[in-house]
Amino acid sequence: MAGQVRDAARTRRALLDAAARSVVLHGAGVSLDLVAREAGVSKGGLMHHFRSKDELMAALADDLFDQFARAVEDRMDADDPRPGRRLRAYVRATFDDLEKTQDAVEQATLMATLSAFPEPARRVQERYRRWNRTLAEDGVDPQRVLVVLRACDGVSIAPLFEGQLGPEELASTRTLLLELASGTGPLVGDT
Amino acid sequence: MAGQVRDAARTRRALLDAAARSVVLHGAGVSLDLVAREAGVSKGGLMHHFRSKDELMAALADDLFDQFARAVEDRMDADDPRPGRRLRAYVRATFDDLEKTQDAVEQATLMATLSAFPEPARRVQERYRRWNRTLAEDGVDPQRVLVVLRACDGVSIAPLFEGQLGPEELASTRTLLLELASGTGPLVGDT
DNA sequence: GCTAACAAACCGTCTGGTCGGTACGCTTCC
DNA sequence: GGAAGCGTACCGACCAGACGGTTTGTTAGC
Repeated sequence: MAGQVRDAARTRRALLDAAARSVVLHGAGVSLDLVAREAGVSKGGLMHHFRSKDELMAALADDLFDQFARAVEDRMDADDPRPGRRLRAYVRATFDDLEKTQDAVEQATLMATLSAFPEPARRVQERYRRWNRTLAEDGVDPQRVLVVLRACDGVSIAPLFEGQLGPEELASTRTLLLELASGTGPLVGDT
Repeated sequence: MAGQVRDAARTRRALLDAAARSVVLHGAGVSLDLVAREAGVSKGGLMHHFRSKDELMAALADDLFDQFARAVEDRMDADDPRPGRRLRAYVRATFDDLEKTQDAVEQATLMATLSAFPEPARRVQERYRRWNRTLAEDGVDPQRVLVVLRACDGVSIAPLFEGQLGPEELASTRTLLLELASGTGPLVGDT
């Protein structure tokens, strides 16, 4: 039922969750002690799982990316014959994430704060580049891909810079981006 | 020539510049001592100009925004009769900024890191919202405005997440966004 | 000479990281 | 099946250093 008293995997998960919450609340200034307490673990326990603060943050970054990658994969529509399926899945994942979270500011703050640490920043960059490469081979005009990706980036961090976005704004931008991600030719633009 | 030995304005400028450089290098963990040394001033001197770290960071945020606002104003084309002049100026300012800086990652890192401090984050949000309101009254279809703005946001922080963007990628996205910012009707999208 | 602009030493607090120790849980062997 | 043995998970006290901020002192400029 409640599981064992000792459960490394569970503890690790609790630590990562606690770290995420604490970072959101206290920015880069989070203390390991706080994270440990928040997870119901002693600081020694934390240090057992993550040998340094940098390592904890890196693990947190990896964790977030894994979740997002899975979200994209889940949103791939196998019945959709048109090219750009992965790009559209990416758009959906981005927006679903924002709509789901009560406070989208959290995610944005997290990513931004993590980027303030050397090792996590490196990993985020590496992962991001991989995404770009994958999405470029999706059969859509590269220019389109880039604009859509940039807009997704923008939508993701916008909460950080200007607070939570309105639902109607989110919805309208989402539709528009999905349309942009559906055409294959170059974008000429005008009405 | 070199000015006086004591020059408050000049010292303040030096401190802000040093703060910017140091924050980029050391993230939120910058020490006041380091910033002071980097500016060729003692810590006491720094504290004379900024009463706390938070205040220093807030001033830095304000400074960055002032610069950007001026850049946008400078790029307003008075001869352009079409609506959306300010939005296009915004796009130009965004891209010029990125192309000018040898290392665009700096700007992005700066903004992100600053957002990790409470007071600076507040100011950034306030300023950003003002921009949004101003740009919404520019005669362009609101949906267009939003996508363009989000894409600009994305282009700005992209360096943080995936490293410096290629010049041809920047150029092509720039053109595309300017086109998007030139139409007035709703965006239908397909080719 | 008086005030603003700095310098330099100082202090209490906090933080990341270490370390010796403890107790749980699984395996092994009888 | 249970006692022994053992590795891993975890605890909690501790430390050295750093950091933000204060205070006191000094000098330049009007």
